[in-house]
Amino acid sequence: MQSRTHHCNELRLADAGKTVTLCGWLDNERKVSKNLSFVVLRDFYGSTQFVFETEEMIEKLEGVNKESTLQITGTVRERENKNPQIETGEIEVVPTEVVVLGKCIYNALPFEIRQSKDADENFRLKYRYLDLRNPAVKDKIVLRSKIVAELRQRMIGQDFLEITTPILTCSSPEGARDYLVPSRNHPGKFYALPQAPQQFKQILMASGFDRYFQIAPCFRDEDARADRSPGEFYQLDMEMAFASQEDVFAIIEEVLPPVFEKYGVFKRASKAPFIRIPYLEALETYGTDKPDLRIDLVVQDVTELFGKTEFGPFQNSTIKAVVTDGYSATRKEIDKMCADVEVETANKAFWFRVDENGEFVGGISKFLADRKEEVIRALQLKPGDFVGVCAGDKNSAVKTAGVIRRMLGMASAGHFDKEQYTFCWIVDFPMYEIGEESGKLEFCHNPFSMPQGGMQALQEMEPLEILAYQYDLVCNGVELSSGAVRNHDPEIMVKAFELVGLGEEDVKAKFPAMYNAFCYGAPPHAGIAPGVDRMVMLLAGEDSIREVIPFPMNKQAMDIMMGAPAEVEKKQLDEVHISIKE
RNA sequence: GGCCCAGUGGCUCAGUUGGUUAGAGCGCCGCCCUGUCACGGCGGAGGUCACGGGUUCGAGUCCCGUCUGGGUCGCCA
Repeated sequence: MQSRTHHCNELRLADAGKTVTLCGWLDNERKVSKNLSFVVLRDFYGSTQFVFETEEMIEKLEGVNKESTLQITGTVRERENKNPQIETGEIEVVPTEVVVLGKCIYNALPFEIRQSKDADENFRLKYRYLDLRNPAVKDKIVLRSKIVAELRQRMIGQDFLEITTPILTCSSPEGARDYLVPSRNHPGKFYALPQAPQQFKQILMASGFDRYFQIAPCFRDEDARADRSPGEFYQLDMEMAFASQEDVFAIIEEVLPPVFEKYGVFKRASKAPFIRIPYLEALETYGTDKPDLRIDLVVQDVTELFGKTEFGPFQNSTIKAVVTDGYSATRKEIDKMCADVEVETANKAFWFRVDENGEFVGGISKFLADRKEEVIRALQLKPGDFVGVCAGDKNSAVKTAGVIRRMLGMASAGHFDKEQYTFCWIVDFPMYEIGEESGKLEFCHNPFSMPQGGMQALQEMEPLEILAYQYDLVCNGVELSSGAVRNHDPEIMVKAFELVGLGEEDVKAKFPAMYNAFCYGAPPHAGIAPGVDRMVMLLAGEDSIREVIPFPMNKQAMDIMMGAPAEVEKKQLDEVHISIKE
């Protein structure tokens, strides 16, 4: 094959007269007559039109299916009818020679390349290589590459070293289900794929590395969601020695906003410092620990006031209200909103409205009629206001209110400033909680975090009151990351474990390498690991994480293009000492 | 595992309170067309309406079950 002289988005008017050779996929052929046909060749960069002007040349494409790869040599000339829609629209190429490089042997594709995003997702995943030929699909992967490259460059610019950590490691006792890999040389023993490089990066700190980062693959055998890929995903994993919470915040506030403004669909991002919201305040004010701050509505507690009414669902419940104006929904739209809330939270949403005369109308208004003035005072209501209400046990009421806040905010005029990236830090997570199943004291997030107040807090405070140096990074209602100042002190670590009924032996058993490393003098350190896939998704303006992953798996964690997971030969199983249960 | 939604030519969809031979657009095949660019015109092929059972004179449509897919809850230190 002869080399191409140009790619398909390169030729301009100035190239007229040149003899060129282009390669690409046969995108489309428009036959206008026996001796006039327009042929579009498409490659990674764009597309170029060829005009076939003789029967003899047109015959060369006889029987050549769309999507075959071609090499066409010809002469560039100015077009009679220019097309301003495409970058090569001022010129066309008159071919002298056509070579078929790779035949597409099918004359019908599973879907139209240009409309692949509309096709059934199974087809898209099975024929991902065709799906990726669609410029609109491909561009998301290009975007991902650019974002990752820039994140890497900016981290290096902050003196971070990129260091790879093992993919074959040990199962970790906490957290998600592991992916296991049987060992050939050690019958009955297993490697595990890392859920995160957590322990390795902390050991790097104990080894004396000062600033570590990695675009790290992470593996968790948990079920998928629209924003959560099953199996594997990537994190911008980082850790800093002799660092506090503020040091980590400063790096992230420096690194992320410029990348978001440069590559995001919205060109505006929060400036440093990001707003910090204590965990409990976030639940109280926004009904969630990942608030979308583009919405300016807040949740109010009305347990005391509404609890005195006759309305059944309010009895012995926590009751929350969200007030908005500018929500001019019809009855049907309100019902739809309430139904959507119920689908998402498994809890009912109620409502009432204040009409232009200041009277309560609709929904649960009749239950509030006898204490109208009190309600108006408490919620500072004015004519035209709409109030969404929910009730339940504390967790459920808070969570439902959060969903109501989001839905009302998005639908209310003037309360949703959409086209921006609003970051916030959720800080001061509790160190411990009472486990729902066990009823006992458990670690709230992870046992690696440093309790605020250190040893003294563990010894003297009520465990449920102890806060951790544990934080989340949230953007537009999406949790991008958790992070923490780590517990680097073996004595505090043992004490922290004692509170949940475990001892030194348990710490050593669960995290032997890290614990031992910390016994040889460890630096205080802190870190974070924002999810790369989620960031790209936010920047690309996509609702499905599969749009920003080159070869995504489906919800059942299957790669239907490759056929994974798949059975293996008996010999392979024997080698790793595995037998399959019938 | 629970709940919600969907499944109709190769693809995307429409299909009325259950009623004649299940339609459209795109794609494919054939013919026509000298400036198209989502080219256009005419013609054609292509469907056990996901599967199984039920109600009914009659089911794409209603009911039950199964399967497949998506969303969500559980789960995700």
